[in-house]
Amino acid sequence: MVRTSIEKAIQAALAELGAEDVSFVVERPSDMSHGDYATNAALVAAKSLKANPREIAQSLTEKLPTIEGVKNIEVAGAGFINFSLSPEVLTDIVGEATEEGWGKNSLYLGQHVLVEYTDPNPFKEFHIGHLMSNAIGESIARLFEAGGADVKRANYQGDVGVHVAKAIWAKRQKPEMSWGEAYVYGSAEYETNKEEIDELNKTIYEKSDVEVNKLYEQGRNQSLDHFEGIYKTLGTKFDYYFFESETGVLGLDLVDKHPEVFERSDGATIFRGENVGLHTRVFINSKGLPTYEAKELGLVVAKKKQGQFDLSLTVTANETRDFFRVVRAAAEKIFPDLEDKMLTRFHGFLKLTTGKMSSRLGNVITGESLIRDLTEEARGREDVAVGAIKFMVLRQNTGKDIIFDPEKSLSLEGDSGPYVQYALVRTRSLLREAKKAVIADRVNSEAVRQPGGASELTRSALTRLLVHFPDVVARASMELEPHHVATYLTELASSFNSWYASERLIVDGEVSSDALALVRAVEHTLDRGLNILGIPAPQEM
RNA sequence: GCCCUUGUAGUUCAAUGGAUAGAACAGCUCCGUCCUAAGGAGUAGAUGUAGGUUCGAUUCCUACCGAGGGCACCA
Repeated sequence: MVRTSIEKAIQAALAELGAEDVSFVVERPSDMSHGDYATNAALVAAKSLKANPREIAQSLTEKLPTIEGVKNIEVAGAGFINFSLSPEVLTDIVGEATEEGWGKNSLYLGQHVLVEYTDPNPFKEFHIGHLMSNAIGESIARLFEAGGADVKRANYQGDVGVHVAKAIWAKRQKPEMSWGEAYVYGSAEYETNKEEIDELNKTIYEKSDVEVNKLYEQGRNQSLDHFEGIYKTLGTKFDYYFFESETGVLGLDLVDKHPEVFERSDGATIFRGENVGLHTRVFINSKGLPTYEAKELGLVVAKKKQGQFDLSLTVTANETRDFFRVVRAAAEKIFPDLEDKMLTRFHGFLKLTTGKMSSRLGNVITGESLIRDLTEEARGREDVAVGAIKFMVLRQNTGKDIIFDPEKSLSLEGDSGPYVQYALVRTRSLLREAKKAVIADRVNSEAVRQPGGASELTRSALTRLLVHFPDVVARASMELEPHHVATYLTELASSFNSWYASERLIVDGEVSSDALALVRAVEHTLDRGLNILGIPAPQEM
């Protein structure tokens, strides 16, 4: 890679100047007119050498050897050094872009990574928060894979608790209801039927009633089957499923075995978080039952049972931030080897802007109803609807709330999933057409080119943008931030559309080989990028 | 009260301490249908406030103001 050789050359030149320890970057310049790569090495070095940045940049440039593939080196601005690539290298990179390893890196090479996300609860509805968790988790899993990791996908589901009792109670009253509806009804009735439902909850725990057991099994299986359908729509395939019924037992046992970590207080077993700058949380309540905290601890055990991992990441909602800090502090006391191996990524709320979609099913918008409604809006195209939702979630920093405008999400104008999908579809259509055409070294398409060299300009801009895809993926992998890829794809799609509009590629049954190569490269890159985001890459729209 | 997250054009989002803060939508001007116009070109518009660190701050630190969330037996 050219970038690596530029880095090495700078490193060597810095050493000559006696500044080998400075940390500099070689990155894509803010403006394309500044070249293909830029470095702040002189600016950083100037600090430790206590010298004028521009002068350092000048002498640094003079010390640089000729770097293969670099056509021009220039000092600019406050002391940036800009590098321009030669046309031959650009052509080579367009060729590389259609290869298998395009966009892959080795940040997590050989590591075993467990990614836990989605986490819906059987007997309850699959809501929008689960959609968020799924979109982010799936993409992060794929970013790990792009970095060479061996990834296992995990789903953690609450199959015990009051919510189950609410649903079963309601189902007994109104058997015609779906489980999702039953839960909603049971929740509404909980206040007035609290004793009865709590009693039922106990019965479920103890498995003492044959009829209730049957209903429980039936509901659990139905929910899980139903969720499987949604995962399929979303493009997720889990390797492991964990359940609270199992982690509760494990957690209880673990807390019992570690009196040095926990203490008794008011009949409960707690973790005194204040000792480590956090707050206290209850792990086993005064009735002797494991709380969510103990279950989370049990989940760690369950995960470890599945095999060794180098990293274990959980995708969950923002409001559990402090909760996770405490649980993690407790977990690290019990499992010191896990320090720095447990990661969390948080997501915000998804807020809908218009009332257009919210009229159905009362005020509750489930994840499924959102997909269904958008599919309808997208003329029955579920892949477009899923792409629209996921892109809206993944186009911004994780952890922030998302203002979801259904109309905008589906719009082909502006940064949206469908906009990127559409650009991809155009490249594919073009490639189909090109199959019927004769491939020529040079096509005389001057007649259709716009005056002022617009097509050459847009073509070169597109080519030079392509070069940075691997760097973008690498950064996204490192930061575990899918939005870097999403932003790039919007840019690439836009750049491709500009070129497409400025130049006719197939003229009189002829297409030039270099134009065709560029289309292939764009097609492959858009496909790879969407894939990393976990967004469907359609053949036609 | 304490803790966490957050504040960028009218709106929705970008910007690993670096160059003229980058897009999209809405606004205003254009391009009309031949490879998917479900598109393209142009134009105008922003860092909450006050300090500090730095050659350089949207980014780091402090205070204030605004928004969201969390703080004992729910998940």
